[in-house]
Amino acid sequence: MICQCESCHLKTLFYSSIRLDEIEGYCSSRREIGVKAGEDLIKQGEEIRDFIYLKEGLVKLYRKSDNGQIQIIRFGKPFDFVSLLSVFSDDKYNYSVSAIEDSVACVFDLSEIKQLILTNGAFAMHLIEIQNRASDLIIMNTLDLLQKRLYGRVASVLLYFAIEIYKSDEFELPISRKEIAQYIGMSIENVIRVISAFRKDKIIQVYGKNLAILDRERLERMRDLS
Amino acid sequence: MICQCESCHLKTLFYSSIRLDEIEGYCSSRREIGVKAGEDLIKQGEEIRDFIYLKEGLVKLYRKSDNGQIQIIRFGKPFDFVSLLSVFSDDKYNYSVSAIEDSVACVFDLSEIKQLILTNGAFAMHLIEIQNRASDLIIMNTLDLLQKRLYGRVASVLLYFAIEIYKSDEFELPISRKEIAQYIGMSIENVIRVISAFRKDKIIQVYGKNLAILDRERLERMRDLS
DNA sequence: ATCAAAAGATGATATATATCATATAGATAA
DNA sequence: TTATCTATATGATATATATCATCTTTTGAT
Repeated sequence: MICQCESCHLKTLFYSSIRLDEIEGYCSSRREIGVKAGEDLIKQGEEIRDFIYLKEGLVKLYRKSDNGQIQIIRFGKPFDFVSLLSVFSDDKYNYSVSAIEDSVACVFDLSEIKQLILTNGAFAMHLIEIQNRASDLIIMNTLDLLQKRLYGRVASVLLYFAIEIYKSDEFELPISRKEIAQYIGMSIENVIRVISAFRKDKIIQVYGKNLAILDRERLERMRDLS
Repeated sequence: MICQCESCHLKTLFYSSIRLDEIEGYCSSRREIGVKAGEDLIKQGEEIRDFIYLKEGLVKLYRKSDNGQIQIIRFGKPFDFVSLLSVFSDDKYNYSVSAIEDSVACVFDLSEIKQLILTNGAFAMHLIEIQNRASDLIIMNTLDLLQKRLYGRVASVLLYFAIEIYKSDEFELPISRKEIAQYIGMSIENVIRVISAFRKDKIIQVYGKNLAILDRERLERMRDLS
């Protein structure tokens, strides 16, 4: 029987560079893992054996720094590779991945992916491009945060969820103020304060977990200045 | 005539995965470019045609952010690929590279490297590993800076040059206070102040461009706390 | 050698951010 | 339900950082 991945978006990324007779083997190691919100998909320090791709849901990549602080590296949405960092350069994960929303991951044997790289140039090329784009995004994002101040950083995160994740100015904020703080490198109290200030200034509206961006332009100006 | 790259360290990275009959073509597009301190090797916005590797010297990768600020992304030392970021994912450089010290770069046609990826699995695998390691380093570094305060960030930079670049506690600091500021995302004045403070505390000694780390342990503690 | 520009240095002050304290609402477990 | 914990919220204060100003030193150009 031929592979069941017809509906999977991974197909558009990879299948174009894989010959039909390779698809069988390619799918053989593929399995799906469901993780509930709060559960870990990858634990820092674990040995890297898999190549993981997010099919559904939302996850966070984070690490525990030397002094014990939790730092969120980035968020992962469907079609993102959550195991791109370190996968090919290290033997142990130097970050953890946990589900923010209930999620489904596609898991492949890393050894199989490596075999594909060795034997299929087009696949390798494709993977390199995807990897590059992903790394560049993280780097540019983190650099952006580094030169912004508190207000710009918070605005940045809110706009990220509106634009990249939910593609709408109204959404349920999936992360806590604490997680925002861990992502942008500021204190929890100040994150809360800024969100309150945005609310009082009618830039956003908050009711429970729901968040609506009322004045997108002003929020973008807050993000872009300083 | 066979390739002249015997002495080049690139050999150890790449030649192991390249067959002898490929070396000829591999070398055909290779050329060396010398850049004097202060000169640009790559300009942000330029089209990406080359694959560049630093043979000698010291460079900085930097970008101009949306609001016009200059931000240093990382430094490049011999055997670093200075064109790893975006090379395979974009058509234009989104950063510049300029020489801090007089430098020599090895330049290859990107198209030729891409051809190698397509036809040589071992080479592709090797390149992916190198790329991953490089990206991970930048990401972890930038994340580290993001959660550190002024003193920790400055300590971090000084130790970086001591450990990674010069492998000695005494060296000529190759960059200005302004460049340190552009790298760590703090003001020039405060960078100067911190260096003065380190000097007054006998953690470092400064005479002209020369810098000596007198108390490595304390400097490392400064880096690691907060 | 001279001048101009940039880098380094430092003080005074304003602003931004963290920290500590406390309170309330919401979530979770017993 | 009650009790307990966590998240959100806000004020007061301490600390960290930026900004502005001024000065000296170094560097670079002519």
